[in-house]
Amino acid sequence: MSIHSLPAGPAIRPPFHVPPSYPVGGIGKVRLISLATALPLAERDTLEPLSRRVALDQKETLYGQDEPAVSVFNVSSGALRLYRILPDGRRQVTGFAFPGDFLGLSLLDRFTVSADALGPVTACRFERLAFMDLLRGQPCLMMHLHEILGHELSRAKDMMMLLGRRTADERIATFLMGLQERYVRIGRSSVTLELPMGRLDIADHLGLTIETVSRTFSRLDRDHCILIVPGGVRLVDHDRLARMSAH
Amino acid sequence: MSIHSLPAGPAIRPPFHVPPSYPVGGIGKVRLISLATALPLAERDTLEPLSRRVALDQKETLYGQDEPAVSVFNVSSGALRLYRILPDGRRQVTGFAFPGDFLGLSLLDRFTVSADALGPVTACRFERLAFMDLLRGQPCLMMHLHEILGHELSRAKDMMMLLGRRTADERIATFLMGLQERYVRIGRSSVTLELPMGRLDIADHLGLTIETVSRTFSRLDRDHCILIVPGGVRLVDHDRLARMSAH
DNA sequence: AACGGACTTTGCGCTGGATCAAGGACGCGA
DNA sequence: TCGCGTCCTTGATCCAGCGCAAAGTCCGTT
Repeated sequence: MSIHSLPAGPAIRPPFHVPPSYPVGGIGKVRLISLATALPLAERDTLEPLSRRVALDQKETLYGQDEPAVSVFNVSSGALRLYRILPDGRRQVTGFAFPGDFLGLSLLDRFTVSADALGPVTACRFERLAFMDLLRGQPCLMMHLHEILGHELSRAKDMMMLLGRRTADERIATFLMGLQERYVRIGRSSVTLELPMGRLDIADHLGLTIETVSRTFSRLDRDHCILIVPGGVRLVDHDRLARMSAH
Repeated sequence: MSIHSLPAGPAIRPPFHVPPSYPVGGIGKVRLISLATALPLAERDTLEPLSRRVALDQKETLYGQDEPAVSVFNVSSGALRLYRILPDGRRQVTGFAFPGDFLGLSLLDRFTVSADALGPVTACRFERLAFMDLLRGQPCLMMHLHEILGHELSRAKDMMMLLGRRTADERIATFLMGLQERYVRIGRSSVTLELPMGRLDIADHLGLTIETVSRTFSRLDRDHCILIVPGGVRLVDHDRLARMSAH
């Protein structure tokens, strides 16, 4: 099992760090909560006054696992990796967050994963307790968030199937197709997928080693299934990928 | 990857089957919703009038994946396995359900897994839409269920780490420790763990083959770490198991 | 344009767990 | 008590993916 899983990266869990933020007033009518289509506009308007903006540079940590969850976040731009680490350094990247995604939505009093920026990131921050108070008076919004959490759980089960039962090829194909689908959903439809995460992040997400990920990418490229381009991949044989990832 | 994953078992997803149920009135003060400690008594009283009782025999299906989720359930007695199956028969058991557990709590309009009985099972059934209506007027109860869902998601992430990064030994040890902890929580504390599921279920849960599960059990037994007994295992060297499963 | 550092790719040998193949244990119905 | 079906165990062999080592690529910096 990979011990080389840890990029020199940021210190793990600066124990109580809350990222810098400033009130959001006066930014005019820029929409900060960008949940793609998942939250109706009216509900975003309810939430927005409560939010403060956060900005992170690459590799900065938004929060660490087991830290008290003082905040809930909604990603505005950029991408983050969400992960857990075992004492011996083995890492599982449980997912990646993109614009529109909520972080800390389970509203538990501690974060269950760490989150750090893959590149420059901006997000909306909500004081968790205030957020919960608001929800108590907004059953409909609460229901929406519950539904989002339900979908997240369903995707977690997809991951279990993937990690427990699928081959390396299938994992990579599933990963690429899933990422494309997500990009479509947030309006970044394109044949060429940007991959803001590195090979090691993908490996730790899919339960593989960096070498296996790299080899599989290379082979898919050789087979004209994908085309590796700087910073991402172009999905060439979409059908074959879909067949490989079929569930 | 194991193709022998499917016990002769029940037909997969009888497409629209709702298990037999009958009104619950007149059972006196037997408590049907048995969420261990997770739900306060007052809230159970709110829910109970809405429920009907369901009984299943071994191998009967409570619901199938992708079936419209007309109901939500709370397990009263017995145990179920929750799983997904790929077209080629590979199976991932996403979890097991025990007394007190809610099923279908994400309230999505379709079930995301199949659920069938490992032995005789009884459960409370709620009409999902009525259940949701009730919740809209009970923000506090809604919050509780959201929290439960959050914990479920957290355990799903534990599973990702386990499936993606841990060895066979660690998986088995983690499984046994986790099961014991759950038994403690529902008041079935005991050194001897009953295992209502078969080796194949455990294998499909942990992303292993039945042979590896069997061999690992045998070795742990030989090493006096556990003692295999009919229908379960006795945890002999609790500390070593805990060390193996350490996170 | 030369250097250094981080990341990625590739070759090669190895191994943990899968696969294949026999038996063994147990319960149940005739 | 026997026979049968289901589940579990054990041995022998195999192989997908791992671990190690060495280049190769791409930047940003000087």
